[in-house]
Amino acid sequence: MLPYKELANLDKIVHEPARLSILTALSACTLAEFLFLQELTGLTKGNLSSHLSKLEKANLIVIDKHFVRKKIPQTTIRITSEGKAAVDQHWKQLLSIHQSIRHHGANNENRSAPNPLSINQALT
Amino acid sequence: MLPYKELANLDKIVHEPARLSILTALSACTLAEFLFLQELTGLTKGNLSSHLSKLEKANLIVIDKHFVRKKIPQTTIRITSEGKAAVDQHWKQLLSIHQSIRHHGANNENRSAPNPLSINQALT
DNA sequence: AATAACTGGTTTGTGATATAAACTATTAAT
DNA sequence: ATTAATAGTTTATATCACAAACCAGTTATT
Repeated sequence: MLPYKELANLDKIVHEPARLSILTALSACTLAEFLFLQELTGLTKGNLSSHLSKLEKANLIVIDKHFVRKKIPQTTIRITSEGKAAVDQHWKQLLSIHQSIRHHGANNENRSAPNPLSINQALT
Repeated sequence: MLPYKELANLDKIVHEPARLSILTALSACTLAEFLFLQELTGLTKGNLSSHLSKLEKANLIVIDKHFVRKKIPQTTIRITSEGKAAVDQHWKQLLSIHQSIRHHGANNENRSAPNPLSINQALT
């Protein structure tokens, strides 16, 4: 696909900043606690909670709510293999798009611009 | 800033896929026509129009509406220096965050996980 | 000349989204 | 007994992205 179209069509479930942060953090550890994740990302609890729900619904993470010593509630989160694949692929895609545009751009930077229309031609 | 927090706080005006596409495309040319930009990004007219308005309001682009041979309406768009700086910086930021996480992650991948809490410690 | 169809966009409606404030349920401290 | 803290969830709101509908001018068609 053309890089600009690919850019415009990025998966928003993954691309959204809070969720990209969550998924990227989770992809670096086997398990994370809710509060740890909150500290890491700097999100508010409410915000984190709703993003986690969204990610769970998309099968990108698994949420486990349990009690420590049958007393203290604790929510732990794992990334699924699907989630890991999605976030890895997303970063790859971003880098690859950036590369492809950098090359493309370099070819056009020194091109003169006799009129607006010709510039458009140059970049297609 | 910590990379995960930085990730969660990315500037959404720039980060949003359609606008990242538009800004990135504009940063590679001196001037672009509305229809050209539409073809490049694959956005619908309405969608492109409203994203452009938003970018203009944020001073990231300048929109010029005029007529060709006093007849055909034509909208041309330029990125401002502020816009160019913003999109360049955004890409830099993405790459730098990715780098910093890649390094960080590599240090933890082979670490064993005796219990959930210790994992959290490992990654802070 | 009248009308239909096309161009080049803008405005409007709506369903989804991100966010923090308010809330809940349990435990710990005084 | 009351107050405060913990660990989150639910709710309310303001914003957003998106495409369908619209509009004004221009070019074909009859």
